[in-house]
Amino acid sequence: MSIAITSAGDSPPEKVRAPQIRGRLRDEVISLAVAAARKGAVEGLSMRDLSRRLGVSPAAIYRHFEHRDAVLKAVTEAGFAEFEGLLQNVMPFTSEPIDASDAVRRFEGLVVAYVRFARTHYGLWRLMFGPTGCESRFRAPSGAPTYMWLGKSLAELEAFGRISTATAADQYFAWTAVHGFADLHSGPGGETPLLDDLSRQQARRILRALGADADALAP
Amino acid sequence: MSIAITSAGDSPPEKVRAPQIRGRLRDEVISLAVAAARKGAVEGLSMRDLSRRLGVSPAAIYRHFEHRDAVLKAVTEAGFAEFEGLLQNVMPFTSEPIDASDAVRRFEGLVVAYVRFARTHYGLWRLMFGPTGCESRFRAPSGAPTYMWLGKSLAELEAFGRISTATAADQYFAWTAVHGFADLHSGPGGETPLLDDLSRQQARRILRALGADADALAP
DNA sequence: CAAAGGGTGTAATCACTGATTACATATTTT
DNA sequence: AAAATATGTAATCAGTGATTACACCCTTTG
Repeated sequence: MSIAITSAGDSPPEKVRAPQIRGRLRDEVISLAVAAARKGAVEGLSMRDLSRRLGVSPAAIYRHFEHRDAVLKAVTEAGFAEFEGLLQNVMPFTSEPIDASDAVRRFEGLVVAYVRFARTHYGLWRLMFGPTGCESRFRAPSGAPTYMWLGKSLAELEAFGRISTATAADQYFAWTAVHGFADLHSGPGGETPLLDDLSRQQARRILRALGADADALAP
Repeated sequence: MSIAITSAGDSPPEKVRAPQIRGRLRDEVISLAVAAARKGAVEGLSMRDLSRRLGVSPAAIYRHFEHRDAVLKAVTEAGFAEFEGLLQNVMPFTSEPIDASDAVRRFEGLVVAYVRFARTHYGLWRLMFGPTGCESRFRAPSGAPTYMWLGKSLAELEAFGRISTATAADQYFAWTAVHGFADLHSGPGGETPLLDDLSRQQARRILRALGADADALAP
């Protein structure tokens, strides 16, 4: 039982830390929080846990975020960025569909990506689209991104004559059907095998609701 | 600065309490928790707050519930009971639709009730249908109730020839469209005026997706 | 009727959380 | 080099879920 008295030349706790860099800790917090949110429970994401994992005092994080909600807000934004990247991947701005069935595949791809994201990044997902609780405060303004992509895809399909209508109301309807399907299959509970196939079926069913010929949709 | 010493004949704290009755506190907890969940934030529902409002020690509640999740589970069950009551009200088991347009109205009524419930009882709603977080653990087995009602209504409509198909897959599709619409309009963020009208439009759009004649649906 | 026993509630406590304060250090700017 | 700012720490506060040892009340039983 000796109480250590750090004499002058002695090595104190010898705590080697990364040098102070503006925003370093901030970025680390966000990336760690996003990683946590991906795995689910956003509710259980604690400031103190973040600080511990980053080897930093709890108060340190408060130098970069006013409160916990501010962290969640940043996480939400990162989530939207990632989500948009995924959709962009399915439907790049530059490329145009080469034919009608390609356009159908693009729509299916959007739906698959949407559902996959909801399923595998549930914490993020709910933070992005959930309207209340911890989540409400960060709701995206009108959930624009996805809506836009779906709308663009439907416009393509209409141009190719694959569906007969693609008004704003139709686009919104498509969104509700995709969103509802995603929500009902999201989270740890929805481990359905062949989920991608089900997503594609949902996509085709939506197109049929917008006037697509059933036969023309069969692969 | 006097330290009160309760002498024998003195009146101690004189704490009048309701008599001990089996399950009394349990019921009070549930009804209070349900009332709180109705207003939104289930995440912020704390055991200690409940105990305070009920004028009881924090530990008392633990005589009736193993942990907080057990309270939420009871709340979820109460939510389903209430929800089923609402749907039953729209579409009573006993009564049959008198004609086709009555059947359409019943379907619209179901959708309106579903969306209203999601919007005005968001905490409960998310507890019932939310797949994760605090919520996942109480997910209804396959979300049966609503699904059943929607299916029954669609079967009626098919019998009247108002829609051309009402397979299990069609019923599920209808559910996703209702659920997605409800979720996107739920919570404090979705204070759209005329939400009931929008819900009815969504209902008609779903019927059209199942082969209903557009003209026949117009009132 | 009295004793036993279990259902019900309490006080005290633990480990944890979000948040704030006063203070110390590092980095940048003047 | 000095001043100003950014970053991090220790200590602390109030609040939380949960557990424990204890006291009481009500019901059932002998």
